[in-house]
Amino acid sequence: MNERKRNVMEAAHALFVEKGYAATSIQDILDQSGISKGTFYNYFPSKNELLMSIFEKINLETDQRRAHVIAGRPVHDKEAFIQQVKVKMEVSKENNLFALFQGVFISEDEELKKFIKQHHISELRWMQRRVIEVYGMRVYPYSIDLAVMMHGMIHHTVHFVMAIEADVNVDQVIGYAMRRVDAAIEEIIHTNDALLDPHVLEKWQPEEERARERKKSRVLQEIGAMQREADERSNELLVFLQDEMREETPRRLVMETVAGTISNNETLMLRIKEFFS
Amino acid sequence: MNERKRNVMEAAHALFVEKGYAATSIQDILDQSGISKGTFYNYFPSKNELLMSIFEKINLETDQRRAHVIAGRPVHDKEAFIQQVKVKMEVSKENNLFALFQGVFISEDEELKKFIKQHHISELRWMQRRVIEVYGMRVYPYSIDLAVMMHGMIHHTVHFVMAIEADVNVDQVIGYAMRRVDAAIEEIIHTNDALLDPHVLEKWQPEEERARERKKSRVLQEIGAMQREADERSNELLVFLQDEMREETPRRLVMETVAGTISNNETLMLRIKEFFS
DNA sequence: TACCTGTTAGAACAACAGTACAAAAATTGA
DNA sequence: TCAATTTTTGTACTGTTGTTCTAACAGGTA
Repeated sequence: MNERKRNVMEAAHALFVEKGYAATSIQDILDQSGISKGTFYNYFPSKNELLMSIFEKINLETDQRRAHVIAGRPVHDKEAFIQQVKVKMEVSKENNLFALFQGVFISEDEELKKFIKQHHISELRWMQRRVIEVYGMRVYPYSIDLAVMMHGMIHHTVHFVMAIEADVNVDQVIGYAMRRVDAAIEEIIHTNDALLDPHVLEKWQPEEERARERKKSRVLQEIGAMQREADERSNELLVFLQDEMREETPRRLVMETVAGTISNNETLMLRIKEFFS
Repeated sequence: MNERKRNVMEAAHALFVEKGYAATSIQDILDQSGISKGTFYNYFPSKNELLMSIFEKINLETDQRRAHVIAGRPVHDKEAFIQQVKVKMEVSKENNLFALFQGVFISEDEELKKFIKQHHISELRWMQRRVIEVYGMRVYPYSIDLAVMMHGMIHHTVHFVMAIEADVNVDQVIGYAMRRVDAAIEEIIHTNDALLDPHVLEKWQPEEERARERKKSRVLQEIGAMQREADERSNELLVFLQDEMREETPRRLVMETVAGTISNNETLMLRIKEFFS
């Protein structure tokens, strides 16, 4: 991306955080970043599109920070999960997202609304996946309920705490919510109390992303199957492949090279190639 | 209120529900209600003030419907509580408040923001009070946590269910949340796990309202004390006074007359007079 | 009728997002 | 180096918005 364009985005971002979206006029952004109107509309089709670009940048940063947190730790590490949730709240706070996200809804811009909705859904999807990873497959039938419940509790409480300026920090809120979920899980499983179908989010995901996740899960499944009958050396390599697979952008060459040295690797190689195709 | 003015409010309300706040221009409202701009600004100082008037009307209706639900039932009646919560969600749905409330935040209008915040706080205050009434004083130290948790869970889930168009109704969501709260209460009390100070909301309430609630609670306390040593006739009258006290606008004359016929009524009469003073 | 008062209609205004376009500047490529 | 191309700029313009201004109007009173 253009240096100049990034500059405009940063200036706009700062203004949005400081004054809010609606209160920031395009002229403000022009003054702040020292470009002309023509250039602005050369970079961004509209003010809304600019906002979306900023959101995307923030979301990317969130994903990276989350990936960094989990790196080298097992997926069921609860502490890692807590820290990942915290990342989201920190980013939201830093960027004044509570106000910004809200702000979008009035705009009545269909594109923007859809964008936010999609983001919300993918966040819940993430949480659902992580809940299953942390608590195991036995929570699967209740995973979307737990994800929505947790997301609702944390966001709502943090929002509330900020509004009334209570002397409580994000860690405490997340800790509280985690303890509630921990206890609720036993009770929910015991009474088999499910509200929503855990597949309900799938049809709201973009087809492309779904396909990618399907392929990814096939690779991981194959790795899991191989681990059961692998010697020590192969196992270490398989664990590496597993970790690499969970990175933001798994490196194709590295994976194929490593996979190539494992015996009986035909299916695995096929799955990897499928994934990168 | 002026017939014509009510008409304008209704037209605007319908348009806001249908198209959203921002997407409804004042011109739309003028066309719909057949008045001129001058008249509009004679009735309402601004578009925001009009929105606030509509909110106020909706909130009043909510309060009334809630009062109607509880009428003649004991405060600890859990089913009544559930129905009252449902009232709120129904009203929100009917009036598209999820979108409308969101819409307010971008407006960057300080007055409007404060108004919504105040409403949110008073809703939580209501929920806190009701939680204590339903579950008893033993949940008092955790009452604001429970209120925020419940509010967050229900609103978030309903919002989510609507967004993804899941086949789940409000009753199911509220039922689910209630079961979670029921179980959480035992666990929270057992582990003495509190997050927020139950007094935290008080300083955000308008002083006037706080005083009124204090006085009201004194009357109800006195009624409760008297009930313990009352004969059957007095008890029936006390129950009536209790119900009347919980109405939107308790009738002074009726209450004083009834209270006057109960023996040892000096303190009660004093509290009633204080309340109406 | 003449006067006053509050209501009404609609033109006028200012701020805004976005468009159009010609001139100037910067970049590219031979 | 220099011409071709792309990017940037400045400015004027459009159309819409919420809000204000002002003059006409209606209805009651002296």
